[in-house]
Amino acid sequence: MAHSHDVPGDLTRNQGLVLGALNHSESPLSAYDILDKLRGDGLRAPLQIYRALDKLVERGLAHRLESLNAFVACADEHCHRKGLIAFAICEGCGKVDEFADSVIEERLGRWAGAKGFKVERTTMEIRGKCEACVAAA
Amino acid sequence: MAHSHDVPGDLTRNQGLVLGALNHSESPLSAYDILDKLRGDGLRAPLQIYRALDKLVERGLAHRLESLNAFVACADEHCHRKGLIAFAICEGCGKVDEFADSVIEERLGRWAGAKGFKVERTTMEIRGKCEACVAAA
DNA sequence: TGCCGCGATGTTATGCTATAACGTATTGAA
DNA sequence: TTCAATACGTTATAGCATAACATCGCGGCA
Repeated sequence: MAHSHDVPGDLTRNQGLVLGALNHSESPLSAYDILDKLRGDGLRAPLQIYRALDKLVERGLAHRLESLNAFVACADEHCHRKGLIAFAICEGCGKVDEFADSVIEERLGRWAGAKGFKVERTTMEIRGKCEACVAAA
Repeated sequence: MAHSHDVPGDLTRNQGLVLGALNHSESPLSAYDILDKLRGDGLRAPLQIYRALDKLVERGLAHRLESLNAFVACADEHCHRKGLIAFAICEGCGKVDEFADSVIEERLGRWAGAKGFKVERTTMEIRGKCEACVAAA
């Protein structure tokens, strides 16, 4: 059967390599981290990575974490997520948890509606420590 | 009377200059933008700006916008804001609106509590177009 | 007074993140 | 075939951030 690291078949070679690198990582990777992992596959320039990342993010297969300048694979295998996604980033182990909350989405929509603000994109990132790292401390 | 660009008296010279630059700007400034504005005051190195920004952000007098790698002065003159703050950033005119929503804060707290995640800092940034820029388009 | 510690400052050098500008290759539709 | 659109490869450069080290100024305190 398919496992969680399967990838859509219509990606280009570079996109597939980049998404693969993200899927095999426990924590977010910067574009340069990804580049270093893919030098053995012939990739040499940052732009090759950034271009692939642009497409992946555009399709929702990867996410950019603004507060880290880094990227993660989407946690939802089939990428059904459409709306606002929140990320909880552990400063201890670096792992990222991804979740959605319709109430928050509704509140933001309400605020935007009242202000006449047209929302195009929202980033929500929580920094802190995950349960395991709190326990370990 | 005091006006909205007053500044706490216990800031150092560099901190005061940096906060002043932010207060006089309509839109967010990068550290290098600020540096350029303050060369006339004798500031020369990025680190002088970053050090001042660190203190200002720590005290809540300025905010960092992660999705822009830029900074704004806190919109609340007396800096009473303690909790989560959300920012709406207009891609048209660059202006930033700052607001708080206790319901969102409560939802995030609930999620964190359920997961055992210890929140240290949250960033929430909405990108889009403000009412004026939507109308102008 | 003189010593000390601490925080702010100044300066140089460097590292990390991201894109501009150009040319080539591949693909797919008319 | 021809054209347009998209991906790819490469070099150079722009933009954001911090390391490391020296100095200065001010308050506490013996």
